[in-house]
Amino acid sequence: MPELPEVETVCRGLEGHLVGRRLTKVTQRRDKLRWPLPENFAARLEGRTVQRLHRRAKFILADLDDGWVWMTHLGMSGRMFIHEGSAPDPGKHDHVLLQTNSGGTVVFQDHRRFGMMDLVQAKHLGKHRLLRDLGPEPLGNEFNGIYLSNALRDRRTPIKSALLDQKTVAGLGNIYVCEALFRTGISPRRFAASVAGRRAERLVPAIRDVLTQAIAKGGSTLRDYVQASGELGYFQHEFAVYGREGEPCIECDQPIKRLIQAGRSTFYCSRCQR
DNA sequence: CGCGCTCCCTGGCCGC
DNA sequence: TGCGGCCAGGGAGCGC
Repeated sequence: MPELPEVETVCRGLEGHLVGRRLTKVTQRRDKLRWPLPENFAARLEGRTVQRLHRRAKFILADLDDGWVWMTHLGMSGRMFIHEGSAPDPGKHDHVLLQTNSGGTVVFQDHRRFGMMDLVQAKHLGKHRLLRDLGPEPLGNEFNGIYLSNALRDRRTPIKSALLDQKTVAGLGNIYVCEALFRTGISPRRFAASVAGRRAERLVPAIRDVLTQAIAKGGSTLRDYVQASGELGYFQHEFAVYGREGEPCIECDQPIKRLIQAGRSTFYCSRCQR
């Protein structure tokens, strides 16, 4: 599910079930997801109260009452389900179950296991290897035309790759990069350096808008092969280019094209995007 | 040193 | 119905 809008949606959905709640029983059903879980992971969470839930890039961060932060990344296929009442019989891909003192259970499910969880001391959060090099939040004040222009100026990679790079801006993924480039009429193949300046100035509001609109729709739900007990997103119905290879461009009717950049599909209109 | 490629993993889908 | 090949929202790590 997860680019910034989806992670933000998950975070908001979990808030009411976790913030102010104590984790009474934590079940860890695997040693590792993408990486090994920390030593005594479940035991270290048990008994803790979640004080705040927030998001940085595509990471979900839960501040605990002992000065530690529980970090989660959903990878490609990670989901969080809320299960009311007693803990469910875990399915094959339900890796972590967290029961709270309200009686509900949060289930982390991830069939591809590219997700991760870790524990880090709050005072060292910014030094965590996965957080320390992240660029600014795209919805924050630090992300503006001047910043983006400078960040792109010396880069010889295509703009598509530069925007997927979490050091440039944190939280964009394949869908929203494709959509933001379409909205600004910028070709995904254009060198990042040539986007510095006026194109970068246009890109910033386009990125903010597409993310804000997606969050308002609850994110995008793709390949919903399991029955979701949680809420679904609806932004996928508003994609202009993502996943629309061969279908007509909404602006000019030309078929949408797909190309591979840095190993990932890019969808774009070769007439509207230059 | 900055870049693209490969790989981690499971499963859906398409064509034969 | 089965099988191989391709594809998937991320991103670390490694060569070039």
